[in-house]
Amino acid sequence: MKEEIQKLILETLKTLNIEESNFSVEHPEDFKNGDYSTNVAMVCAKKIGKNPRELATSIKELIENNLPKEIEKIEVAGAGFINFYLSRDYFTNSIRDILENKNNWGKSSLLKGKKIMVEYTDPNPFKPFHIGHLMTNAIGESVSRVVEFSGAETIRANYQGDVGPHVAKAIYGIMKTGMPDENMTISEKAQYIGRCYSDGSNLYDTDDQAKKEIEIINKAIYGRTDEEINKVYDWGRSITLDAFEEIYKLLGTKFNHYFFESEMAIAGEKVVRENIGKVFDESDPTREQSEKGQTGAIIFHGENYDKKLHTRVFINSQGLPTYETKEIGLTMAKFEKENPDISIVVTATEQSDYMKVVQKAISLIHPDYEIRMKHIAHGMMKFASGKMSSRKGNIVTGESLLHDSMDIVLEKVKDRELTDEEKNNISRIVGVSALKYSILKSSLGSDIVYDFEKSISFEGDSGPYLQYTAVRANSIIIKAKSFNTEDKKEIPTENTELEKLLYQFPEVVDRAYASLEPHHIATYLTHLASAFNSFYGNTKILVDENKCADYHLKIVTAFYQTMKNGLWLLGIETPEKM
RNA sequence: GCCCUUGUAGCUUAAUGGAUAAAGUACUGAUCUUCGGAAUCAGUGAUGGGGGUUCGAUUCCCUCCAGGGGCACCA
Repeated sequence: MKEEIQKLILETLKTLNIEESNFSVEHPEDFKNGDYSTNVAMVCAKKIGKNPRELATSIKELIENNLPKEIEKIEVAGAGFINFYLSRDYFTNSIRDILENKNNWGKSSLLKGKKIMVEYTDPNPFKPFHIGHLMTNAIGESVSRVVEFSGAETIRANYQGDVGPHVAKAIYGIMKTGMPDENMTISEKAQYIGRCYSDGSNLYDTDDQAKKEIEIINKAIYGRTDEEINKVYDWGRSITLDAFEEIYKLLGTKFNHYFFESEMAIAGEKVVRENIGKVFDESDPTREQSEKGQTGAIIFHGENYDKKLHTRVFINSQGLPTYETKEIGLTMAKFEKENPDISIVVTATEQSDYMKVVQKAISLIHPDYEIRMKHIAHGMMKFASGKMSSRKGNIVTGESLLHDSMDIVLEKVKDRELTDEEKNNISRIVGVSALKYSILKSSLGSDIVYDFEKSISFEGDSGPYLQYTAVRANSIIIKAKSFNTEDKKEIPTENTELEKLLYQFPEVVDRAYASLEPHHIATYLTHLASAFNSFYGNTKILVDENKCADYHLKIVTAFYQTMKNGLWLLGIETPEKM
């Protein structure tokens, strides 16, 4: 429709001898200004020395006669906008479209034939699944779904640090306090390992003896030289990874690829060493390093290519690869394994500058990768009140936050007439939704403030509000099965706000992809839910007096379908009841 | 010091250079014996300061102020 209007205007400009294509056709924010609006008159007015409103009026008169049948009327308004109003038939047809397309409503073929890899979550074995991982997961999953909905083959990847000092600290802690009770759940065992990590980490900073032992353990892990350590390592790695899987299951994520830091170092180091003198440089050792017999580090001078970049170390003076080098190994592995058209990485903003430097270095080695690597950075979740403890009094982790949210829902439904299984299912679906929505409703980049006192929102601008609205619509649909609409098939003459929003869904999905910002979908769905609730409050659908019951029911069904598809894009399930 | 990023109602957030800056929450007051009140309707209330570009700036540019992050051998 938008293209048709643009074409129409371009033709009209031609007859007026105006050369200009830099105008826009958009949906006005307020529906009283039409369904589409163009600023063409304001853009061109100065060029031809005319008043914008006068020009708008002449353009209007010229196109009025060959309007497509979907447009009912056009008007000149404001400073010189030309507003287009869609016809009744257009809305009736768009509702029919939605009902025909069902779960495919909103999908596009924009990325057909493309392969897109999204790396996100990236928790570290032996450490807790913390709040940052929850955020990255919610955003990454939603981005993956938007990409998938836009027609791309989507590959979900997770990169996990299974070697390094943090592992040695955890193992030191475990060996000191002993193995946990066999009967503990996986999650409890993982939490125990998290506490051991914390203990080991504290001792590393305060106790020289512990520090030495941890360094020995660290070497033993890399070389797999100590059988006892290997045993603890294999056990702990497997327990924490299993615990992560339980969380992914709750959150609704299924990864296609798991990359591990332990596997990336060798490939990365090879690439770095091959490019010394070309991309990387060897720095002069400091006097202290020389005295220890060490050479200089292998570094990359980012600022030589872009003054906004900086220098980073890829191989340290002890000859060990750093995280940067592993990132190169990881990127190579991604392109060699799957060769994606676009490789997206989701992390917190603190990695932004680091990522730019590493991606520049990779681009110098593989120029064809440069435009295919994208980094999405999000802010941190902060706490409004200083308290950083969960409901059970422990340190807040992503996992505890998730369970707290689910517990709140369980309390809300505890007196309902539902089976325990239903209650548990609802608490999971709604609890996850509350948390995910509070992450996904804001644009990326800025920090999210989470008010622990008020807890997560369940009303108004929230995930549960959207789900509740969908459930209400679903109740009507269920009730309608035993309601005869045979003699109630009139089509209303008025166009509802709900209909005006519904047909825009595919455009919202496109915008979310173009900007890689899932919050556009969240904002749209809240707007849509609010329009539905108004409609619901003003319209009694399944009553004998309503001669439009049949069509109203179609609107409700179309709304339900759109909400369901939209929530799916946010990684949120739509419950049957709640 | 340099680089990145963020400043919008009391609070949490929207707004592809466009029309009266949009919601939620809180507060005030209404609706409702309903197809599910986790709802609806009405009211109060905001673009950090100062310049500039533009017919038009929350949006782009400059500057100042304030927060957050990052700047060599951690990940």
